[in-house]
Amino acid sequence: MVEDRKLAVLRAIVEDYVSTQEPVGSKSLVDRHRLGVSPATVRNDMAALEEEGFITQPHTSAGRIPTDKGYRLFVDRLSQIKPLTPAERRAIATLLEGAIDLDDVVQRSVRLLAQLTRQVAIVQYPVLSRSTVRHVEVVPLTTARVLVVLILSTGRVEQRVVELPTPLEDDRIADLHTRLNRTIVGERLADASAGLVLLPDEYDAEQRGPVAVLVAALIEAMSDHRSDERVVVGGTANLARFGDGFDLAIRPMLEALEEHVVLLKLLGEASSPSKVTVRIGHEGPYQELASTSVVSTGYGPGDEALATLGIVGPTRMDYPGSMAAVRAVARYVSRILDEG
Amino acid sequence: MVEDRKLAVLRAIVEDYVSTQEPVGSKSLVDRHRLGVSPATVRNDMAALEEEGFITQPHTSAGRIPTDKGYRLFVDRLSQIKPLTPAERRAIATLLEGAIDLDDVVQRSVRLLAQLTRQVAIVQYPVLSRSTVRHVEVVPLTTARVLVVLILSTGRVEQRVVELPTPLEDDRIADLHTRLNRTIVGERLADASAGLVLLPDEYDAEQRGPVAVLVAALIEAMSDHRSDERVVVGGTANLARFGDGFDLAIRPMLEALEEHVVLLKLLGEASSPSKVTVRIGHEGPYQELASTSVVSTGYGPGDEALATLGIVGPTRMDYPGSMAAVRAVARYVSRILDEG
DNA sequence: GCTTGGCACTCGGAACGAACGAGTGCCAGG
DNA sequence: CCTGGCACTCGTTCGTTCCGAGTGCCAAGC
Repeated sequence: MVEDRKLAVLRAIVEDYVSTQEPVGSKSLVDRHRLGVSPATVRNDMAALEEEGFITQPHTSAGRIPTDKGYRLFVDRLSQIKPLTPAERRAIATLLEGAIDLDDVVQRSVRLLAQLTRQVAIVQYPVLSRSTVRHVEVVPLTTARVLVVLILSTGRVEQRVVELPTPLEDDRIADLHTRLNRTIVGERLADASAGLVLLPDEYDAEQRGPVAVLVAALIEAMSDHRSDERVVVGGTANLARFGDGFDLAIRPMLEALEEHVVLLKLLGEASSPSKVTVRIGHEGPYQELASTSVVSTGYGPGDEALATLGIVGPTRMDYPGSMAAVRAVARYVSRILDEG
Repeated sequence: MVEDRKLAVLRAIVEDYVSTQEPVGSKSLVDRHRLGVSPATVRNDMAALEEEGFITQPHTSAGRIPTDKGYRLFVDRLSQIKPLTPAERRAIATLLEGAIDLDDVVQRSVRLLAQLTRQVAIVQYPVLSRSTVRHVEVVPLTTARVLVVLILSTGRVEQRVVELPTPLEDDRIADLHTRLNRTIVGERLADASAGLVLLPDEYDAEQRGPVAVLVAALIEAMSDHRSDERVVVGGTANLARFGDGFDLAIRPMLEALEEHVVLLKLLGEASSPSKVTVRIGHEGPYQELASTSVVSTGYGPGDEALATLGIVGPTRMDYPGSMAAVRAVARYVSRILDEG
């Protein structure tokens, strides 16, 4: 009973602080929320909450603000993911369905997320190594030069021009083409290489050279983790909205946004699209970003988490709203990838 | 004689203000520069310079700061482009030569520029419509589905999967392939379409349908101006370095950096790589960015300006240094594109 | 045993004013 | 035309005061 009210007080504090950005006192709390008790009672509860480490005072005789631990409790037990308005849902659907290719999907998602949450949004490109091969094409350009094109399940296309040590005849290429496709279509990239390396052995000595070169190029293209690290950032202008203390954190934030590796670490492991991960303040991997939180989730076709997207903002953010937006966008993107 | 000294004073003011970020007074001026005259004399010159609108006082009894007009004079007549150190040249050369493809070149350039100038760097992707066609490839995927690959002089590769209304036989495709290449290889994209539209007419009625579809896809790919607007931004963290008044300008800056269209307008028309353009404060197209300057230049293979790159920073920037960096990077990038 | 009104206390922030000093403009003499 | 001198301006800094939001605690009440 009493315990319940204490939690209600914590919830009220978080909500008020997030919306006003100012330490909240006992009086204004009872004014704004129908707690049914007097300020004095609330004060007692606040003292207890402070004792337990959920809230803190910036200085004596100021209101209370939530600690990271307080936010954690709020996110885990006190809040429900705020459903989006139908208008928002429609906006997401129409915007994302208008996308014309993978790049465009990613681009639009990032904008969308930034707009919905008014925070900085981050979207990672689908991870190469987890996607599967849809098709391989081998195109002779000249006698000693072929173009290898790799089409992946996510719609990504990788191509390489390969210089052959000795020419391959056209019918050999056609043969190679079918064998390649037989070997790796449908395979995950991570697994496909294993089958490929054996392929040159199926050819006689004369042709083994060029085939090996070609296979090597293909393996190289598949293991090109450079593009695995691609992330797109949007809504940086939202950083400027934080007039007060947070602008001290703006610099490390901007620095982080330049380093894709850092961002990927921030986003963390891709989780299932329906489970939204929240990392609050010091829980994250970077000291400098102790006053920022990350709300993220995985996405990908068929509920398989190929990559991660999310938002980054001050610990004092609207968690229920952000979580809703992140989850909704992730679901829609996943659906789009399903269809494409 | 006197006129010369006045200019020397202006130069000194600009240099000091840029390095200290504080209004500069007559006393400190004579201390730091060997002007050979007394503070009182300098004061007279300063009064004259203020009269002419080159400098101004933030308030009575503060030092002077340059106006946009003052910077303009400085850039046009009082400064020489500061040569880079050999170490810097080497750094540029080795970094850019390590690039593996067009994306990488652009990526690295932007980093380089940001690092050298400690400002926000912007690099536009080579404009599609001005580059030429290097090769076209047509690859049958299934009987009614072909992949069209377009390789451009800048190293960019565009591909489209086309669904044909009726199948094309393999020898027809081979024929189409040679005709396509004969028609447009070496042409500028902007001119290539003209020849292409006539191509379907060379075929008999039966095959005209699929050929027309394919040609249409090709033309669409060539006129895909979406990617013309691609720009890459780097060094945003440098924005955080401006502690004082400039942080009022940080918000419009961040907003501008999100809008590629705005950035392209900021960069302006691509000029020859050897001619660096400087746009100071209010000279630019955006009211909100009245306290920022842009230093930019064109780049591209063979001194043909395919796109623009440059830096954006506060009007109080190190112009000679920035101009040197921008010019040097543009030249190296141009050279790389020449070779690739 | 919880809740409540009352009350003394704390302390950050705003408001005010004085002292300071960098920098100026002007003038008379070299 | 340059220079030293001098009175003047005005933004900045620093100390002081004052105010009020907010607290903790206590004794009384339900």
